[in-house]
Amino acid sequence: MRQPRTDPEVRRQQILEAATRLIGLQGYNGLTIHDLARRCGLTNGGLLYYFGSKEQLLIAILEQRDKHEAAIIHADLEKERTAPGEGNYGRKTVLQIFHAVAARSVAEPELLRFRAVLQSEALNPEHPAHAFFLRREAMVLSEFAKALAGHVETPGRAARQILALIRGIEQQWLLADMAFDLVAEFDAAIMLVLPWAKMISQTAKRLSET
Amino acid sequence: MRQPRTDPEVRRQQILEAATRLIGLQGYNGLTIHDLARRCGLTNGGLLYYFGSKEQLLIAILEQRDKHEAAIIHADLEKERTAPGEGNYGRKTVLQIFHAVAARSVAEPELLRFRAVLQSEALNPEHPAHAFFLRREAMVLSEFAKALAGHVETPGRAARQILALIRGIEQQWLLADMAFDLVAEFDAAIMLVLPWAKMISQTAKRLSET
Amino acid sequence: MRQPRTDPEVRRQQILEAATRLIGLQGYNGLTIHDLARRCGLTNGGLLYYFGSKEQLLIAILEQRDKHEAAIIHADLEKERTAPGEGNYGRKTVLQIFHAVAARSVAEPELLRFRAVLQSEALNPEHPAHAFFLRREAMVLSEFAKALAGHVETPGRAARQILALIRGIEQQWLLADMAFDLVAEFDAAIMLVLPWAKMISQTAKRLSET
Amino acid sequence: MRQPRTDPEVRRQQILEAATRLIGLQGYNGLTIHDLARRCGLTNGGLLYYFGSKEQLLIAILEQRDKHEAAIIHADLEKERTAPGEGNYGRKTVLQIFHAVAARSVAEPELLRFRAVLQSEALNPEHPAHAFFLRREAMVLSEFAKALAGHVETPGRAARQILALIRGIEQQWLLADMAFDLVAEFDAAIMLVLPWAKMISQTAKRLSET
DNA sequence: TATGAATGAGCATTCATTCAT
DNA sequence: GATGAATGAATGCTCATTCAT
Repeated sequence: MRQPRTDPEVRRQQILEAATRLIGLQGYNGLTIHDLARRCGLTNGGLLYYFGSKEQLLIAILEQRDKHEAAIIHADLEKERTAPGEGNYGRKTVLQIFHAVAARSVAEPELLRFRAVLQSEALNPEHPAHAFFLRREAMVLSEFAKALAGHVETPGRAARQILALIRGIEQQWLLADMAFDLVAEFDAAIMLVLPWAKMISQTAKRLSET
Repeated sequence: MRQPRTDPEVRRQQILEAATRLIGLQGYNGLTIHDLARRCGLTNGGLLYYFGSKEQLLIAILEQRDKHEAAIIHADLEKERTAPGEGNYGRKTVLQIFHAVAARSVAEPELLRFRAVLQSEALNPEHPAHAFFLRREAMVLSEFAKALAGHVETPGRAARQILALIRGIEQQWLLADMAFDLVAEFDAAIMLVLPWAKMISQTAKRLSET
Repeated sequence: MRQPRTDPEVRRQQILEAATRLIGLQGYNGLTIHDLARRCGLTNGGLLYYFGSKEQLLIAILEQRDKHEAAIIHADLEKERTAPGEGNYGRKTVLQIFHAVAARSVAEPELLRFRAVLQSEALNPEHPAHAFFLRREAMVLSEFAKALAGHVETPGRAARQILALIRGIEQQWLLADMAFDLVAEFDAAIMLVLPWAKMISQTAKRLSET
Repeated sequence: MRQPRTDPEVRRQQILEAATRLIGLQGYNGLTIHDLARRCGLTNGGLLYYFGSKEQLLIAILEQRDKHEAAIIHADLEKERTAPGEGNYGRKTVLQIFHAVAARSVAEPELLRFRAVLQSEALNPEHPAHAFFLRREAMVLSEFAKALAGHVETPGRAARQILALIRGIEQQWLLADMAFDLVAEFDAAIMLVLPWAKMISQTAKRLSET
């Protein structure tokens, strides 16, 4: 009857992952503690022992993702700098960065779904994740613009366009139940904004065929 | 105390509009019959008299929008046909069609919000609007592709891209609380997909300046 | 299965009375909506339909009692004025006023219990009835002092003493499960504060014996 | 993280005192083990290790107070006997006894609060402290009556009156947030029941002024 | 056409208690 | 001695829905 005492940190992770998946399906408001607890093999109160409240659970998820993703994005950017001092990214690097975003969505569709569903729900200013997504959106746009500097005439607008393409295609992909090749569509789309991408990718293809 | 007996059809419309607005804020699951009824100046039971259930209310909204919008889009397309029999749309016409989509979003931000919020909520296959958005998405993509036929090499992919740009930029616009010029951003974005649009819009500008 | 539709105002009263009785037994915090509802023959939500929340229910009780009792006390005082202009109450009147307080407690022991239990619970500044009892206590002391003016040297202190005797004896009476004659004990006690009361009551007794 | 192993008996005392304070604020039902444990610097289960259950904790408090106070009261009475064999207390002694009761309330307002709050809560026959207060009340009244024997005509009634005055004034004092001089008010009140007290206290004053 | 009383299921949260460690 | 994970029951409250009026 009693739960066989899992390692608390493992259990925490398990809860966070299950919650992420469920929010991706039903949204935060559609998530019920009871349902989540049951799927984690414990009771109502047992789950709340870890997070105190439903809202704190959401915050824990967002914080974890924040850390993870901000780290990844920034690391990618820093790591790929062509030359210190120059302050600009090489064409190939920029391409890889955006490509990586789409690739990650395919690799972890549940995280994509989580973000997509929650972000729309959080359009409501009263939603507990509203502020988070405001901050996040600004950050992403600014990082994108920074990466595009030197490669396009209007980096801010281009950042917007690339983000729109990513999000828009992702949404179609989710609605279509992942029935098309997200990465291929996105790679094709990005060439609209970065025309020189075509040449690079063709070179890459030739190389990989050799 | 009793409601002063409004014309039932007018009242129905009033309810549908209020519901659309509220769903745009809190989603379908976040909407409560009680709240909606109060805002319409009647009671719980009074509102359900008109629609029977919450789900039927949603269906009524969707059906109404279906009729409206399908009509508008199709009419636009048909009306603007350059020549009967040719089966293709002129460049200017195609441009006007897409431009009109963005313009309508700006003119009626509440409808935009309704669609954006509900569509994400409806990613859940159990959501009562899920099937609706599946159908709708397919229809829009196919209409877009039809309009683009003859203007781009891969009309299907281009349709996807344009739709992604529209939805992506709209989403940014809603999150930014409508703080940038949606139509301008979209007009700039469309030129990525339809390069010749640049010339046309420049011509249009020159003409309007004369 | 459905409740046979009682007159709403009657039902409201029924709920208020049942709540008063239960609070007198278990206090406000010990009262559960569920229990109260069951005793009134309806469900959880059905009861809250009338009062919105547990706290509003309490406020409704207090307000009702406020109106009732303030009216009674003030009316008693005004009605018994010996002569307009003089501004003082006669000895017999004063005695009747205090006697009436004790008599009411005996006549309605549930209201007494309600007050006694709730007032102690409300010593906690966070209790929803805390402010009410602060106000009420000040009011009672001031009305008592007003009535005593001209009859004792220090009306303020005498008011405190009489109130203390009332409350103290009431408390003993409740704890002893009403096993002694509250009015007799109180009438005896009041003569401590108002020595001339003895003569008056003896006169009254002689008269009633005739 | 683990508690630095305090002397168990000291810890027990610390818990009892904290519990007394909290019950004085929120009552027994309002007390939560978790809150109490936190304030004592240990956890939920850690606290229950000492007392087994919430109710046993309450019983432990009551027993301790029983021992303490019964001892104090009885000791006072015995100690002050004017002459062995006579069986009566001197006037000054009787006065000192009652005065001491009020003085102790002022010196330890948290104990006063504890008693006041708990006693009202315990009017409920189902309350775990109900029997305790029944016993205690009878004991106090009987001790008071014993002390008053020979000084008043009806010692039982006088005991009731004095107890009522003490409790009533204490209650006012607590509600007024201790904003008046409890001992002064009580000393004044006691002279109502024991008129000769006036002379004695005046003598005492004259003596202390010399 | 509507009102409004009432239901029943469900929700997040609290809490005393248990027990393996 | 004490922690901390977990339970199970309860609590106030919400909400879509029903139905007599």
